[in-house]
Amino acid sequence: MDTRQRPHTGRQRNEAARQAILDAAFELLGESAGATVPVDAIAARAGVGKQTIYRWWPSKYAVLLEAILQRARLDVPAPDTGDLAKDLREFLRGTFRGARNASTAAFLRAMMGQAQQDPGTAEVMREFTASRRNALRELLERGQDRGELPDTTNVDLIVDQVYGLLWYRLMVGHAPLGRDLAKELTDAVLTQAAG
Amino acid sequence: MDTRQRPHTGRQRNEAARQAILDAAFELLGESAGATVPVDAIAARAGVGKQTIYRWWPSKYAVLLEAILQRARLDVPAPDTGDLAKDLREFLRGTFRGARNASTAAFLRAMMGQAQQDPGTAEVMREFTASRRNALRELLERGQDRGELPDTTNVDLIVDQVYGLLWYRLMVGHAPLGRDLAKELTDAVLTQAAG
DNA sequence: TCTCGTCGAGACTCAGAGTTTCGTCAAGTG
DNA sequence: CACTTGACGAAACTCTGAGTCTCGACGAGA
Repeated sequence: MDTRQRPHTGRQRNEAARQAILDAAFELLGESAGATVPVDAIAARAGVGKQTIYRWWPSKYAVLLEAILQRARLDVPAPDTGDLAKDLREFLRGTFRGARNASTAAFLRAMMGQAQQDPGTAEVMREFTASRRNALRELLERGQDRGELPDTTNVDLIVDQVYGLLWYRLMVGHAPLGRDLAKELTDAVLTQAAG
Repeated sequence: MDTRQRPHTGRQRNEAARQAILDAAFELLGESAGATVPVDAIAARAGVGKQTIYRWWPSKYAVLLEAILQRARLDVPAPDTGDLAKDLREFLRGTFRGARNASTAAFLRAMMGQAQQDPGTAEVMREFTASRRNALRELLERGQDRGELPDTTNVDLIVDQVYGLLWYRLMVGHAPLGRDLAKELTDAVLTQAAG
């Protein structure tokens, strides 16, 4: 018995509209200077009906998440050269460079801010930050497997210290995410981890 | 010539109402589990008209700030025993204990979230976090003066790593601020600083 | 007793998230 | 080509929450 769904008919999803929505969302959030970005504004900038957004994403923040993930994947590849110090420095350099971009920074701040009062966004941000933590954790664990770090090293603690520093400076804004920070933090973390 | 204002006449401010508003705000925020707390709910819980709130505070977040400051005054004194490791561990223990309190945590998260989209709240949070960073920095610098840490130690980096970890876990909620964390973090930080 | 500023209450405006409706357009099927 | 299906842009709509305005009542000082 054939239990498959009836095959798809009718007009198909407009890929250009999808990309236009993601681009508009990212741009507007970058320009927003911390203010709220209405969904109507995203739709207008993308030249799209609001319903086209809600047809494909469950909430505004799901759109924003996809927009940022699309870029984060390109910005910060996880290096694997076989040398922990080199991998770590390069990973942090890419991470901090991404966070120094004004649009990206404004976007991240808005998302994390919203996550503090909207459970849906909070879930989305847990996923996003988890994917970044995993990238860093795997990098460190590769070094651990090669014997560059003791097995006793608390990798999760280090990972949270690194991303904690990043997010803390991003959200409070008391100190910059300077160009030297990747190197300083790499040295600090390796010193700490070496025990 | 007497340029003084006309002396106050009419009914006077109800101190009981003021305290009831602050109490209600704090309680509801603690019970909110991250959801938004409507001003109407605060007014209702306090048995007060909403206008009575807006007569005395410029915004909802001004109320919340005053509510938490009133309580936070007792928390987390900075110890000074002459032993860096002991001082640091005790300071972090007190800090994390405060952040484990559900009401305090919910409040801090809501404030930091609001700071990402409201410049006034952002300024308030910069001051608040600066005062906490100063307390920790002075503690570390006392250790440095006693020769327990090298002069080359980047104290600001350590301070931001510590508060970064705290706020990151607070806001993302992926890992608890456990009771052992103060000790682990003390050891990690001192290892790193001894460099 | 009169005035003035507070009080609780509740109706109101405004903004933004998400829904519903409508007429139109395009891809697959016969 | 004719038909069906589902995506499309547009816009009206509901709902929620922040902050404002107005009201009659009350109380402290003159």
